[in-house]
Amino acid sequence: MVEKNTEEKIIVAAEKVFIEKGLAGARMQEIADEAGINKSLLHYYYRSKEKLFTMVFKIAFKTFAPDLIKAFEGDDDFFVKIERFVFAYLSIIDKNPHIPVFIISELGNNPKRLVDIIGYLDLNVQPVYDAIEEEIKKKMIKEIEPSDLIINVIALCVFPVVAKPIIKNIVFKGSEEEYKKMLDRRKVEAARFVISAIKNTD
Amino acid sequence: MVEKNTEEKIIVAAEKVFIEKGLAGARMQEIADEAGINKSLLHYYYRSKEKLFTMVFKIAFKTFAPDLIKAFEGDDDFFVKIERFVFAYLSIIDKNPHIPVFIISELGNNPKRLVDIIGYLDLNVQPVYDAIEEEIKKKMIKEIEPSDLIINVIALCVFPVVAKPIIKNIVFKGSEEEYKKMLDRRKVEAARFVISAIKNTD
DNA sequence: GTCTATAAGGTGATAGAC
DNA sequence: GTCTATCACCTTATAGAC
Repeated sequence: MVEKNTEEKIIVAAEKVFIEKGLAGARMQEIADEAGINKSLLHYYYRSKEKLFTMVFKIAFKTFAPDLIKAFEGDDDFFVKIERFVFAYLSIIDKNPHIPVFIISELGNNPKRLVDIIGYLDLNVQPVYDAIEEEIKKKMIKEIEPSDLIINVIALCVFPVVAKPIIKNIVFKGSEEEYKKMLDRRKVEAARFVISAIKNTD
Repeated sequence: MVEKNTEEKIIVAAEKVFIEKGLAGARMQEIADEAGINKSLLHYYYRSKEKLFTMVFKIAFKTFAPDLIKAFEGDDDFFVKIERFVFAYLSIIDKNPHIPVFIISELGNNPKRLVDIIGYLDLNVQPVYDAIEEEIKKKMIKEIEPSDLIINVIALCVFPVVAKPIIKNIVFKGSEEEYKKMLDRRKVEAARFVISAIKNTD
C-alpha cells in the first residue's frame, strides 16, 4: 500500500467519479468523499471542476492514444506487427475497460476538448501509412486506403468494449462469462480477421 | 411544414437537447426554450426529467437496433446479405450521426436502462446465427464464431461514427471532407473487407 | 392546456479560522 | 494545508390563477 499525498488522492478519486458519471453528472462532493478529504481542498489544488476534469481527461486520453507508431516500427513482418498491436491494445483495454466510453462520451459532448490535446501529444500516423503503402506496393496485401485499414483495426478492438451493455445483453443474453470469453478470443481472432481480409491471394 | 401539437414538440426538442448534452447535462429550461413552450408544460406532459429522457432514449434505441434479422432473411446469397446490411445500416447512421454516441454514453452511465428495453423490442439474433452456421457447414466461409462475425460487422459500421472527433482530427488532420469521404467509401468497402476476411479459399 | 410564481433542495466556489 | 461555514446561484418540480 503506497502512501499518497492529497494531490494524488484527488486525481485518483476524480478519475473514478468522472469516468463513472461524466463531467456533468459528477459531483465535487462525491469526489471529495471518494478521496476522503474536504470538498474545499479540491478547489485549493485544482481551482475548478472544469480544470480538474481536464486533468483527468488528458490522463485518460494519453493511456488510450494507441501506440500505433511503436507497434509498426522495426523490421518485423507486417502481419506480425498487426498481431502485436491488436494484442497489446486489447490488453490495455482489459485493464481500463471504462476509459473508451468515457473518452467517446465527453468528446461527443465537447469535441473542442480534443484540439488542446492534439499538440500536447505527438501522434504522427505517417509511418503507419508508409508501412501500409509499402505492403501494397510489394503486393503483400490487397489495395486498401491506409486510413481505412487503421480505422478497421481499431474498430475491431474498441467497439466490443464501448458497446458492452448491448453486446452482453443482446448477443450473449446477459452472460458476463460469454462476453468475457469473446473479448479474450478477440486478442488473437481480431488480428486473424484483419489479416485474412487484406492478405493478397493473387 | 407539418403542424405539431405540444406533446410532439416536446419530444422533438428533448431529443435534440438530450442527444447533445446527455441526461445529466441537459436542462429542462433549454428543452422548453427549444420547444417554444413553458417549462412547466414539460412536467404536465411527462411528469419528470427522467421519464422524458426514458421516452427519448427508447425512441433513439429503436431507430438503431439494427434490423439484422430482416437483412438476413430470404434466399439471397450470404455475401449479398452482408452488403445489403452494411449499406442500409451506414445509411441510417448517415441520417442520425449523433445517436450512436448518445446510446453508448447513456448506457455507459447506466447499463440497467437497457434491461427495460430488451423485452419491449424483440431482438432475436438466432436466425442470423443459423445463417452463419449454415455457410460454415457448406464451407462457403471460414470457421468463425457467429457472434464474433456479427460484432465485427457492426463494429466496422458504428465505430467510425462514434470516434468521429478522434478520427477526423488525428487520422484526417481536421478535414471534415476527408472524414466524410471515408464514411461514404465505407458503405461498400466495409462489406468488401468482411467478405474478404471470411470467404473460404480452400 | 398553458401560464406565473415559488418552493425545496442542490451546486460550485470562496472566506476565514486553525 | 486542512477544516467549517456560508454565499450566490441554479435546478427540478409543484401550486394555483386564467
